[in-house]
Amino acid sequence: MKLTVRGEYALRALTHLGLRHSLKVIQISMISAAENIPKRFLEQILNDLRTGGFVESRRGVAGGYRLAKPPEKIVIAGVIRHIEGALAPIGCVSENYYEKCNCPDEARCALRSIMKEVRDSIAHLLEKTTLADLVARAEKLRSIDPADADFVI
Amino acid sequence: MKLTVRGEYALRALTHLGLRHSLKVIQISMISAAENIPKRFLEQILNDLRTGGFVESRRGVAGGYRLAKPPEKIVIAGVIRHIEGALAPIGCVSENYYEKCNCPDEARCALRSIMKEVRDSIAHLLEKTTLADLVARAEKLRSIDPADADFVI
DNA sequence: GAATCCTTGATTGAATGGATCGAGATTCTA
DNA sequence: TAGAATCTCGATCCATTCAATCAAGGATTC
Repeated sequence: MKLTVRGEYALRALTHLGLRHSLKVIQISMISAAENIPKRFLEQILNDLRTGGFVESRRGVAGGYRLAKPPEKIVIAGVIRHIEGALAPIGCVSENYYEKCNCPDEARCALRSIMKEVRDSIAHLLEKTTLADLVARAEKLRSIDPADADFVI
Repeated sequence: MKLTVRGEYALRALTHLGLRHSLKVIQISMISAAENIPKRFLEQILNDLRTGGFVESRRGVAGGYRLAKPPEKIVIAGVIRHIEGALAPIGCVSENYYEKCNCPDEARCALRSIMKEVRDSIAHLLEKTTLADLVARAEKLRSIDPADADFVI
């Protein structure tokens, strides 16, 4: 699994929406500015998240985006799968995006058996983590650790 | 972490050498044929593994490659880091290949804190796995599971 | 000294990733 | 009902990475 910038933006945008979860929608430009994400690119990503059923949108004046379901129901593994593809480090051990590899005998490939373990450990972690967890962490991190804040006079 | 074909080939080649670990060297063309890896490409990769200190080579008529140290001393995490780069799914949580990301405040990034866990779980697994383990699995897989073998008359 | 094989670097072609653009559809508001 | 704000959709662009190949050249052994 490799998280590209695209996936990073998607999760940051979702966290942003999660922190402000309500009936009201939030505009792309708000998220773009707050999260430091190129607007045009974020458009693409949010639209993609909509297709995946993670957010819903409202057009026109006062339009924008909001979560399509409560944060507890949005599983991080699902988001990454939708945006990036396989969680597995290599196609031949992916459950959802399997791809044949060119080793002589897949059933007896030692590398495959190791990579399967890596996949399972990644999947296990991301399968049990929801957007609610991400939001909770964000809220926790927001308050503490003032020592690390930059000192600006 | 994403394992490209290059990394896959590297590990398969190492396993091949590990299964035949001795003082004798093995030629590229042998490995290439047995493992179904383009010869020219494998040359590049083996050379890279040599630079990394994983294998050593012998030139000339009876030349070839062999492991530079016993299989127990070759850690999979190290091989992947040398061939592919970071184990972490995103640069900002990598220990060995750190890269700053563009989120507003890295120290308080919730996504980062999740991805750190993913990184640690991957690293833990691959850090404790050596080529000896890979070889052992390969030997085990070689004998069992005859039901899965293709029936050739 | 010739065959064999490693060594090095350049190059190619395809795929992917990040990002931007323009035109269209929808909704609110004046 | 005009027009402004906002999402929607598809096309395009550029840079980078990946997989693979090629061409000389250098080293070593028989």
